[in-house]
Amino acid sequence: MLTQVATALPGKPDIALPLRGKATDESSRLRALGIAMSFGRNMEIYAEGEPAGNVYKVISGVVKISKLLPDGRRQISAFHSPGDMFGFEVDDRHYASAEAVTSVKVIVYKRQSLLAASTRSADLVRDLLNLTMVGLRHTQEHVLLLGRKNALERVAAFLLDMAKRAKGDSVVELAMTRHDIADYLGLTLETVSRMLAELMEYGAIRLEGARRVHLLDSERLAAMSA
Amino acid sequence: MLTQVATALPGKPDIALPLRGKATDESSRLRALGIAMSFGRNMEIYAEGEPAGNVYKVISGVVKISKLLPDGRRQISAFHSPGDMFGFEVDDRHYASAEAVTSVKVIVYKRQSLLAASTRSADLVRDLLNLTMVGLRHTQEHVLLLGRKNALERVAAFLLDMAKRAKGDSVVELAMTRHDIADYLGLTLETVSRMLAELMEYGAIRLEGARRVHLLDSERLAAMSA
DNA sequence: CGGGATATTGACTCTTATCAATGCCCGTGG
DNA sequence: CCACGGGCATTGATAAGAGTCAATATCCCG
Repeated sequence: MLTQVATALPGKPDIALPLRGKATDESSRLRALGIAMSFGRNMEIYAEGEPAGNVYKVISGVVKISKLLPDGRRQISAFHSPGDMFGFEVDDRHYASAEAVTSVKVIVYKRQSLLAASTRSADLVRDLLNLTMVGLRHTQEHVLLLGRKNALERVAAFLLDMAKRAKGDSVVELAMTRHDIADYLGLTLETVSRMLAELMEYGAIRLEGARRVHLLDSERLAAMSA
Repeated sequence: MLTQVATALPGKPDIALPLRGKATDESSRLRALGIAMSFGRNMEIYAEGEPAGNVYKVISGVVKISKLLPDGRRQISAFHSPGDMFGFEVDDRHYASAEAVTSVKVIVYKRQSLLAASTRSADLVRDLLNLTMVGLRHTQEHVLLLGRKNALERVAAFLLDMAKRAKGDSVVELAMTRHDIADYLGLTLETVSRMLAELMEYGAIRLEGARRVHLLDSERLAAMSA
């Protein structure tokens, strides 16, 4: 269904690149239906509560969607990889913020263009519906993880999920910090670190530097993840 | 948007009532576009993994959507009140199970009818999209609660949410047991009970029997919920 | 190659879970 | 109408899991 959206709304081929950061976000060039944009590591793509004028599709890199409590506690609800779309909202405000985990390329669509196009193309609406339902299912899976799984299970499930995105490759490059992982899994970074150590002791994984994880025994990992 | 769905797909007026429980679920009468059905307290409306042939709209009562881990841990992802729809899935299997918390009346739609109708009516697809996005937002709010809020905050937030559904009435009737609340909030029933006791001590609520809660100080409750 | 950010590890604390006993409410049947 | 019984809820004592605080260690990134 991502294909459909991309087909219905082909991004203009990478003109105006490289654009960096938020300032260019409101560029008049965005009047075009879809336009390529880049964001550096840790750059904000949009902020919580901001008018939701744009919808994004990841071309390369990883994006995190997060929400803050007043006292600074943070929950990351999703990491988005190439092919994923994000930023599409029920109303006209962004419910959460989006930041680049690595340097990121996206295609930006005008929300209005999407909405307008959707009155003409039933297929497009169906694509958006499908997209949203896939997001809903992923989020529900996350609810189960956060509500009922212990720290070890969460980390094991996270690694398997990351491996699945990497087309099942058993060597996973983690784009994000332990802190981000913790905020995604509802843990602290220390606990994430300890659980990784524990998974190593079990022989389920091997770390090669902090960011590269070999899944030695996916079977076992899967058994541990629930 | 629920109105739209109801308009596009008017349930046949309560024929074949009262029907009880799962056995009648597959009744040939369901060939009609929308049909009324009733379920008794604790009855299963559909099970996890079951073919997702139907979509439901709550007319009266409360429905819980839950998922089990292999060892029996349970997470309730949502409680549905009158007006809510549930059971619409990305693929053709139910991702979670649905059970009647109280006795429940629903209108049942054939998934195929919806899908077929949606190829004809762009409005209908848009309604389903909106519906799904509202569900997604609620679930994301829940992710924040489960990932980052403590027990007291969770219970306070839960009570406020229940009050909001009851059109903001400050007296809330809890349809569900402490156990269900706990499985929704990612806690144990004992902790839910203790947090309610604590909220009473703070003068934020008053319990009148276990199931009726007076919100004495919604301000305070809101401040506590984050 | 050096230094700041990131990660690991350890000691201890605190929140929530667990296990257990008791109490309460509500519906049912006498 | 009252008494009984069973689910449901409360409360207490203790344990366990994850958080917090703090001290290194390691890894990249320039």
